[in-house]
Amino acid sequence: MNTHMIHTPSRYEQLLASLRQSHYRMTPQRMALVRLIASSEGHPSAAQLYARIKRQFPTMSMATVYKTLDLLKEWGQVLEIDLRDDSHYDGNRPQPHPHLICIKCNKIVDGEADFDPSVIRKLEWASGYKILRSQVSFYGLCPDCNQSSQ
Amino acid sequence: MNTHMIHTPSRYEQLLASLRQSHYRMTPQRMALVRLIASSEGHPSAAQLYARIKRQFPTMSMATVYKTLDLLKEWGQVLEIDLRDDSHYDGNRPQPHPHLICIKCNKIVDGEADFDPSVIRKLEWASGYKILRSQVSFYGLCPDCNQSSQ
DNA sequence: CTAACTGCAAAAACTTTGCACTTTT
DNA sequence: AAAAGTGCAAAGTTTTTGCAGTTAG
Repeated sequence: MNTHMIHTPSRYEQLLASLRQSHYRMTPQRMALVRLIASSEGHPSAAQLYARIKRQFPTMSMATVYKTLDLLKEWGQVLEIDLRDDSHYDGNRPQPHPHLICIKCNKIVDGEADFDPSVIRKLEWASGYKILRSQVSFYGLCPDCNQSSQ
Repeated sequence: MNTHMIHTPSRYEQLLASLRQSHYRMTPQRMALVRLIASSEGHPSAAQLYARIKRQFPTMSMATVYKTLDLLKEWGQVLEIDLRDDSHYDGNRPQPHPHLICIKCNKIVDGEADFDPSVIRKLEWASGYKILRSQVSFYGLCPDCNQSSQ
């Protein structure tokens, strides 16, 4: 690639770079998880990620899935959508943004608007907290479940 | 009280009224929990509520605490602050508002600003979801822990 | 009197942890 | 070679559920 070209790194490359810069070792399992979560349209759960990776790496374990997700969360590259006992993960948009979660069928979609960063700065100022991570979740009924409940 | 006076109901009275209107039965255990969560300055956990109520009602059980909190959540009178395996509850401000949570010492404080209701309406419009409940949490370091980590 | 509620005890299940082995750097 | 990572298996916990007995309305 010549130096005149601007290369916009894919989300996959961004995530790999983040791990490398943090001096984590690049194992095949990690790369597989990173590739998967970077390309996932939806919001996979740990179990779903595990199931898909296991096809390529039959020895893959849930422990490794959780440990890798922890790393990525730590570095702000993955948002956890905490569903109490079945968390899902968003590896596409690490910036804080809302999620809408159906309390009936558990469908999760991204909220359109990004969260105004000035809100976070104001909260930090007012509270004295140093904010590192956020979770903005709205629980309700998705269009399908809302309709069928009426 | 004469009819010329305007009585602003206490939070305790509000919560009782909400249960009554929903035709729930007023048991001593419920009233104790409601009194406690209405007067709590902080954001008690289920276990903390249980421990304090048990003084008055030695037979009080965690099951009843959880069941009563579920009712109040259901009716939008209590916000749950989901800490994975140790949820805390806010019974003072049922309107959606942010919470700041220290990842080191678990201290929880209320965010100053109430959440702009128009944001919720916009999200509903854009997504088609019917939003019933919200959880807006910011994780980070409280002033004390932030200082001691430097 | 009946429907609702309490609370004990057991279940449920995700996530975390310890540790020996393997792999990356 | 050393430090870091993997993965099995076991543990750790909160929260949920079933049900028999009790109570509010």
